[in-house]
Amino acid sequence: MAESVVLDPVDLHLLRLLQNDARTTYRDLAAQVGVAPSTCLDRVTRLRRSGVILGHRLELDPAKLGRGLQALLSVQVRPHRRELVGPFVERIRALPESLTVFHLTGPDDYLVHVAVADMSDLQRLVLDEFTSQREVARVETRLIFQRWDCGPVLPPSPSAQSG
Amino acid sequence: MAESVVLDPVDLHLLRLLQNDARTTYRDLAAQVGVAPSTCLDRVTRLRRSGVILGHRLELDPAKLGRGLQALLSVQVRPHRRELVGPFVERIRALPESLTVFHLTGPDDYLVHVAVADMSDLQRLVLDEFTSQREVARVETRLIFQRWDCGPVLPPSPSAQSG
DNA sequence: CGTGAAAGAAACGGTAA
DNA sequence: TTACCGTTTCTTTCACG
Repeated sequence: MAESVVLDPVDLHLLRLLQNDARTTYRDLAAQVGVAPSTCLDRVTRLRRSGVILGHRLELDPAKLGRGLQALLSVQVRPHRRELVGPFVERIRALPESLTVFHLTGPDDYLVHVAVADMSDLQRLVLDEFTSQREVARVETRLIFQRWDCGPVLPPSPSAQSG
Repeated sequence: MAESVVLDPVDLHLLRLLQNDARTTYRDLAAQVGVAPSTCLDRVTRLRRSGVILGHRLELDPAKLGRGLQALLSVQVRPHRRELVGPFVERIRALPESLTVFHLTGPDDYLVHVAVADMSDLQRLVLDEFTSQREVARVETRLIFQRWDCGPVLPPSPSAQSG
């Protein structure tokens, strides 16, 4: 598990453009960044191999897929031991309703971001997949009014990159 | 803002494959789904135009970009009025540290997922961008041990799709 | 929905700074 | 070592059956 990677202005420019639309062609990238298309290919390939780029993912609209309601579930797993939390996380990750799972500090051990069809679907999910389980001590449900994805993750400062 | 879209097994298969790797070629998609490449193009184009596919995004590793620490900030904004929360959300979204912002039901109005360089960077962020603001009544910080992205968002059931 | 052809992009070598 | 150029290979895209 490596540390930060040194990124020059060309890399940053490419990452910024690709975060907006990962299907941008190397030809178009080259025109906007001011280098040759093959250079873009070289840079992007390097960024993928170095792990900066984890993958190209499709962003879907859960509402269009019949999941118009999203919620966050705060879950306490007790006792909080590896033998219990390992299978718990794997089971939750495998649910089609789960979008993201966080393991957190603080009294609530896990936060699960879910997308469901409606209220009754959410109720079913909470009752059948969470509170019915022996290791789940408490579940707190919060509905999501709205969600905003933020801009590209840019490096903290134009200086000081530790290799 | 439309409701769900009717998706047949071919659409679902394509979405499942593309969620794993959005760069899969139509030729490879065709081979795995069992239709012609041009049919895959037709289907994917339709899915993009109907809004099921919101975009092709790059998944980056924040740790490799010098942001090895992630946290969730629960924020109370008081008074919770449009004149205050609108600018608040826009300001938070514009921070380079912000990954996602949720507007929630419950006592904590907003949940902000952030990625920072280290503890002192997190402290600076909380103090300078959150608690120093007049409209921010309370901030609760929880660190993220680990984060899991879950599988594709699949439609709820093989029946009952309302168009 | 499939076929086939044309336009276009990606990938790979070589080459020069 | 890194960027650029030109060619080959593959993909995308479109018109048509």
